[in-house]
Amino acid sequence: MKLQKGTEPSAALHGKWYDDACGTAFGLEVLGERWSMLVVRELMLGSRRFSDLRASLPGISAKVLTERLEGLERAGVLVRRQLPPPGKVQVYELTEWGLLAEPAIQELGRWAARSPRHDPTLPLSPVSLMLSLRTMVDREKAAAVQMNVGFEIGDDHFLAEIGGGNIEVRRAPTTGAELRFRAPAAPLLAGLIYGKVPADALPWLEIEGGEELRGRFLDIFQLPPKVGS
Amino acid sequence: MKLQKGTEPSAALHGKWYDDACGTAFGLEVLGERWSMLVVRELMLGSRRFSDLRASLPGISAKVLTERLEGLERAGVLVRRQLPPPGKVQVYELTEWGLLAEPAIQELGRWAARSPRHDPTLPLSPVSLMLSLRTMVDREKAAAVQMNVGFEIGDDHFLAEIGGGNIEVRRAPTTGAELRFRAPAAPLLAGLIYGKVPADALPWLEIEGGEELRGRFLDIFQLPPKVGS
DNA sequence: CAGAATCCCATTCGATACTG
DNA sequence: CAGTATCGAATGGGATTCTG
Repeated sequence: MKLQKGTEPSAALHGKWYDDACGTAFGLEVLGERWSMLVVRELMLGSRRFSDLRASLPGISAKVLTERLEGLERAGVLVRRQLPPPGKVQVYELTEWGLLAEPAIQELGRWAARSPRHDPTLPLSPVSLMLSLRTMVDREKAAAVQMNVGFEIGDDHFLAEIGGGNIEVRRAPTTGAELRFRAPAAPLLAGLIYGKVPADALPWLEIEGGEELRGRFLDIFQLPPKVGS
Repeated sequence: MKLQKGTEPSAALHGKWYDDACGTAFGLEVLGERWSMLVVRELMLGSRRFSDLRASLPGISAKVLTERLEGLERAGVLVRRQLPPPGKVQVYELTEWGLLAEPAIQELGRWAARSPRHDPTLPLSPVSLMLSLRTMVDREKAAAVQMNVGFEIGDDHFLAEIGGGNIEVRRAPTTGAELRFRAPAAPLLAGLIYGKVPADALPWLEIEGGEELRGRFLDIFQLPPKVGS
């Protein structure tokens, strides 16, 4: 550990990228480095291990992930926690403030999805898809719906509770859900929900629950309209 | 102009930073490079020239600004326009889609402003301050207010129309405003509005309009509560 | 598996100088 | 004014290796 100044990665506490009182500029100091916002996205539905994050972020290297986690911890967005024994593994978890970033992340996604250039067929992480439900739900239509829906995507299990025009999603066993989807990977499900690919064209997808229920569920989601041009 | 591959700035149409169908990831491909989102912020209240942008973004270099403008144009966020003679200067202007980014930029700012580490005393551009009015307005309180407020910050003139719980801001002469603020720079006004610095402690600030009117105006803005920790 | 430490090249940045 | 051109310095990030 040398003591030269300037040795530290600016990722550290950058704080001096922009010299600007604007909240957006400060937000960018915290979440504006490459990958940072996507790391936060992956933590949005609960704590994750280093290797979980790596697996969900195709292309990120161990070095960069380490640096981003350090930066985000220093900024107060997440904390590193040692799970109690047995297990005793280390996980990363959003702070209260970190959790509050969801609307900002959502708005950016909603805006970007309106571009004709957005390619929804790329790979997609399970968390990404689950969060998108909250972004893309049509709250008017959802107001008339009340149901619990389970999702088993690979080894990740989520429960979505729809009611009162709102939708909550959390990691939980899918037992007790009236409708349950099981798929090996998220893009498959995305095809069903957003691509409106018929279920029988997706052989690797298992669905438990009535046809009518499924229809009512699928009906409340839609991508935002593409902008002109 | 050599024809080597890889010579092009990845800023170009990067499109391959993240390989991720998530809308947020695509949003980051477009606005996630350093400075990009702040350039868009500066254009949010109308077209600006190259030198205007440089002046509003302390620290950006001509090179980087050129690169960002190219990237944003290619992505469809802004267009370059030749103003009709006389004048015949070149300006940059958001597209319909670019204009729609306001909520995303706002949400990031609103979130960041909740950090105890946010320093609101740094420099601030006029546009930044004007946009913050839309972000920080308390719509409940504003519902009872109906007025036009003018701002003259250096050479930038804005008119804010408050009514129906909403606030619109645009570049316009301040004639006809019931209340008018004039200041050499934005931070001064920010101190008055958000810092609740008393007006008589700000000698470089001119205010035209009744004391009571001014009080009702200032009352509808406040920074979001800081988060615990 | 969860990182820390090294190595090293490609990219990016900012400053300065230059141009139509 | 609106950029280009160039250059040295800083940074970024992939690959690899090492450790507990």
